[in-house]
Amino acid sequence: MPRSSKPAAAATREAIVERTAALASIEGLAPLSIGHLADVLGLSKSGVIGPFRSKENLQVAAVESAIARFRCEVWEPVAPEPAGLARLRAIMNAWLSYLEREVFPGGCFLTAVSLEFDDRPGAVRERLAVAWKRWLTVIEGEVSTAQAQGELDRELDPAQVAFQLNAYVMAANWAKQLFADPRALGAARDAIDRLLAPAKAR
Amino acid sequence: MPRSSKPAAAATREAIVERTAALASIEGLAPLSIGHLADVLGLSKSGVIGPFRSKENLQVAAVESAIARFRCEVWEPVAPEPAGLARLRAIMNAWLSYLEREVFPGGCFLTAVSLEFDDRPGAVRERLAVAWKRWLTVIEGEVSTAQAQGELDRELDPAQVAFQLNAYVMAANWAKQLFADPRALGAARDAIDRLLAPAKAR
DNA sequence: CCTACCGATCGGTAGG
DNA sequence: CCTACCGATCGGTAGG
Repeated sequence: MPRSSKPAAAATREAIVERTAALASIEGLAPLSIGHLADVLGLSKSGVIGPFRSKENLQVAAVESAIARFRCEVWEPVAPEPAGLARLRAIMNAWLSYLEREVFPGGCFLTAVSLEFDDRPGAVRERLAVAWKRWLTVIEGEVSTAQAQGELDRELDPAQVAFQLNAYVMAANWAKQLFADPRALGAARDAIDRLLAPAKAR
Repeated sequence: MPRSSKPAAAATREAIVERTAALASIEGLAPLSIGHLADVLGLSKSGVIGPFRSKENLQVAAVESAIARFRCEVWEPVAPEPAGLARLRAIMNAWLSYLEREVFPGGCFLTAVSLEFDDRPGAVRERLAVAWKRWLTVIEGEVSTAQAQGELDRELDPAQVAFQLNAYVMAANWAKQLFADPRALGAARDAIDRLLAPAKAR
């Protein structure tokens, strides 16, 4: 039974969830302990776990928060662009910018956690698999639209293009983190530009 | 002071290190506890940690073992191939085959751990960064040789090609694990084939 | 390589 | 959202 008002409780919950995602991008979600979170948040352990009742619920809430953050940082800025090649290019720029700005301090939380939990059946993995599948489908849809508008070669397979675009961003995130070298984003950008070169008249 | 003979002690050490790498590919290296390892190995905790004296030393030993395994499974079978495009294609086939055969049950241990430890300064991260950098350099060298032999377009940047080839394999590993769908390896294979299409006479 | 043990911390709950 | 507490487990050591 919390003493504070409903809005205050919601703000506390929000703070816990965001700090969890940020810290987990650095240290990993599975080994992150409630006691450690309590320390950095200046709360008691029961203050951290109380609103969620279990560690898994807190983990799922952190994943939900990160998905919302990704949508806000990457999708929403580009949604007004015209569908097709223009929006696809805008998506890729926003995605790389999200990595460059270090929205999560330890690299893309959603990538790190999807690799961390890919062998642990449960809500975290399911939620991530659905979100990632949907995101790949969004990319694929933009490729199809671009093809229909004559902006990309029609012989390309949209799912294949989506796989490759995702691969470039993921590898850039990996190299940036492991080698502490932001130039990895440049390699991804070059690969994306080459793949998304407009269809040439032949 | 171990009671068993030197060879037996070395075999035990080997078993601990290999099981650690295999289990860590599933559960992660950081959250893997000595007690859990002791259970699955049928040893006492002190039997597990004794030969290494600390958890970090055991982690480093597991990484060394996985690097040796990767070399044995991916590099050694293709080393006899002629340098250049032939060996590069053989490398990529062996690399995908290593994923397909599930040499590590939870996907590529070296990829998973490099993402897990990329924000934890220490011996594990340093060892992984060096090994990965060297591997990318090997790929890059094969691309250069292929170019010098007229097998690949000379306008390609070898480091860029290495980045992209690595990205395809890494994304295939990720998708295979997260979506439990081995067809991801096919997408990587298509992307590799397209990138390594021989130079056309023009 | 085992038993027995150390202090610290784990996730979680009771009660306020 | 706190204090106080639960049994279990953590990494690691002493001693054989």
